[in-house]
Amino acid sequence: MSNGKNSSGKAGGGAGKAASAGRDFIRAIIDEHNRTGRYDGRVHTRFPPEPNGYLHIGHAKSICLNFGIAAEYGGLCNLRFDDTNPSKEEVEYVESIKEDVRWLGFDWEDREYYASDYFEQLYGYAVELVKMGKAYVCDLSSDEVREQRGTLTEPGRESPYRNRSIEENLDLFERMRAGEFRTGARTLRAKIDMTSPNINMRDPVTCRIMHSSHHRTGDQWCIYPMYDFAHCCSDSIERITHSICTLEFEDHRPLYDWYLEELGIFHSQQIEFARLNLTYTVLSKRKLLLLVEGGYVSGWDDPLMPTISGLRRRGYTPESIRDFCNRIGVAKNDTRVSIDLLAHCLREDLNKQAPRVMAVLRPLKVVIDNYPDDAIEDMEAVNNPEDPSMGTRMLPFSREIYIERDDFREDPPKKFFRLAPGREVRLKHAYFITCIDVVKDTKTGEVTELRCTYDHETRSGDAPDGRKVKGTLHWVSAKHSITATVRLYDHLFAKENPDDVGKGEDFKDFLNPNALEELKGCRLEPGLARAGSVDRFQFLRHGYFCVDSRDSTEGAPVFNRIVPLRDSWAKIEKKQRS
RNA sequence: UGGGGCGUCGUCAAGUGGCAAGACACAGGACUUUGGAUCCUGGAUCGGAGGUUCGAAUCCUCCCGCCCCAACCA
Repeated sequence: MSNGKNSSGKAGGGAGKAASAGRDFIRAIIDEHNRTGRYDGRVHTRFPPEPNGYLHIGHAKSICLNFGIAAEYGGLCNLRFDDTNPSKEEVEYVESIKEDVRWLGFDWEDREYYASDYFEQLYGYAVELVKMGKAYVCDLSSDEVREQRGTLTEPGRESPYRNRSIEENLDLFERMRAGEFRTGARTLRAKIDMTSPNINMRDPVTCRIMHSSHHRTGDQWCIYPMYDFAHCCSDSIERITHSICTLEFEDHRPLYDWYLEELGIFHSQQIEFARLNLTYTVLSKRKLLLLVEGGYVSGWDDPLMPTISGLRRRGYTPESIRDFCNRIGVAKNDTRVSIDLLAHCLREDLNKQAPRVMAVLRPLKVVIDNYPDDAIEDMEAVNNPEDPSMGTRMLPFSREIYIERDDFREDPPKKFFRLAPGREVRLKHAYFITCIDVVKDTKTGEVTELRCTYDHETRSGDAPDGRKVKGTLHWVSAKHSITATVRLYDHLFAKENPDDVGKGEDFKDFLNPNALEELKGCRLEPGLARAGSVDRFQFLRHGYFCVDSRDSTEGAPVFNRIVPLRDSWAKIEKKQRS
C-alpha cells in the first residue's frame, strides 16, 4: 500500500488526461500508484455484480467508474459475476446484467468471469489456510456463533473448535466438500482474533455448507465461499489492480488484505467510494425486489423504476446516464443527488437530437369558421430548430383542429399568453387565429369547442403588418391526426428521501399515488404512426417521449413521457396562487 | 460506551497553508414562430470553539452531528 509521503507532485506513469490532478480521490490514488510503480503502471478494474437482481442507476455509477477509469488509463475492466450464494442468484439476472452493461455502452470483450469458475481454486486456497493453521472447521451453529461473537463493545469468545489439529481440520473440510454434513452443520472459519474491535476479524466464516444447486455449477458443490474470501481471491486471480467498491466494505478491507497476505498471492488494492442515492426513489436491490414482488410496479423494467431496464424503457439514453454519472463525481460523502440532474442530462442530450412533433394530449376542438370547408393545406414545419440539417416535414392543416385544453382560458389570469375569448394567438407553423366564440355543454358547462377565425395573411406564422402575438400553440388537424395513449410519469416516491422511515413506517408508504397518469385519446400528428421503438421525440411544449417498448401495438400506440420540458408558465402560475 | 468513515452554497463537488472552481437548482434580465433552447447577471468564509502562522477550508486540540459494522448476504 502506498502512503503518500512524497515530494514532487507530477503524476507520471499512466496515461494522458487521467494524470491531471484533482479529479477525484480514486484517480489520485491510481496516479500515485503509477508514480511509484506499484502495479508497473498497469490499471485493471472489474465490475462485480451479484446476479440477484436487476442493475439500477447506482450500479451505473460503478460501471462508469470502473470501465471509465480502465479506458482512461489504457487498462482493462472485467465483468465478474459474484455468484457465491446460489440461494439468491439466477440466470435471468446474469442475462439482464449483461444486457444493461452493454446497453450503457461498455464492452468487457472476452473477460466475462464468474466467481463460481474459481470454486476449485478457492477450495485450494482454503486448504492452504487450514494447512497453515490459519483456518479451522467449526461445528457451532449460526446462533451459537452469533452469541459468541461478542458485541460492538464486548470482545467475542473463542470457539471450542478453534484449536483442532490441522489433520482433523483437513479431514473435516474434505468431508464438508464431500457432502457428509447437512446444510449449516459446520463452517470453515479464518483463525484471526476474537477480540478484534473490528467484528469482521472475529474469526469470520470462510466457507459454509449449502446443499442447494447453483445456476452455473449445478450440484457440483455443497460448500460455497463467503464474499470476503471469494472476492479478494477473485480479484487476485484476475490480477485486478484496483478493486473499487462502496463504503460499507471499508470495514472489510482489513479482512480483504488478511486473506491475500496470508495466502501470499497478488494483492489488489481495495478502494471504497460512496454509493449513489437519488431523491424521490430508492436504490437498493432489496427494496426494488420488494416493489416488484409486491406488485407495486409492473416489473423490473417499469418505467418508474430506477433500474437500467426501467430507465431504458422510460426512454432515457445511455449517453445521458453516462453524462450524469460523470457529473455527480466520486467521493466518500454520504449524499443524495437530486434527480433533477438526471432529468437535466436527458434534456440536454435530447434537445440536440430529438425531432420536434406536435401532440395534443388533452384535445379541445377548434373550428375555424372562415376557413374553407374542404380545404387541406400542407404546412412546412422545422424538425429541430437546434439542428437545421434535420430538415422539415409537411403537416396537414384543415378547418377543424385540436389544441391543448390548457391553452385556452375563458377567464385568463395575468400573464396568460394563450387563447381566450377575443384573443389572437399563433398556431405554430400555420396561421394566427382569434377566438370568437366558446361552445359549452349546456348541462355541465364544460367547454366543448371553440369557434375561431384565421387571418389568411399570416400563413406560416408571420403577420405582414408586423403585428405581434404573445402565444404560440401547437395543434393537429382533427381529421388527419392519429389517436394514441400517452403515459405521464412523475417520481416513484412522493417523499424526497423514502429511506427515511420513522417507527411504524415503511418505505412503501411513501410511494407516489400519482406517479403514473395515463391519457387516452391523445391526438398526434400523422407521421407518428410510423414511430419506432428506438425513436425519441420532443412533443412540442410538453417534453420528450418515446414509444413504450412493451405495451405499444401497431394500431394503438403508447407513448411514455421520458421527462417534461421545463415549464416556466407553471412556475408563474404557482407563484400567482400563493 | 468499541471500530471504521464523513462533515465546503438548497443539492452534488473542486480545493492539500496565500485572497472559496464548476454543475444542477433558484432569482433577475435579454432573446425567442416551443412561456423550450440559448445568452447575460446574482448569491457560500468552508459543522462549532480554541490554537499555530504574516496568512488556514486546508496544520494542531477539544467538541458537535451524520453514516456503516454484531448474515453460515453481497
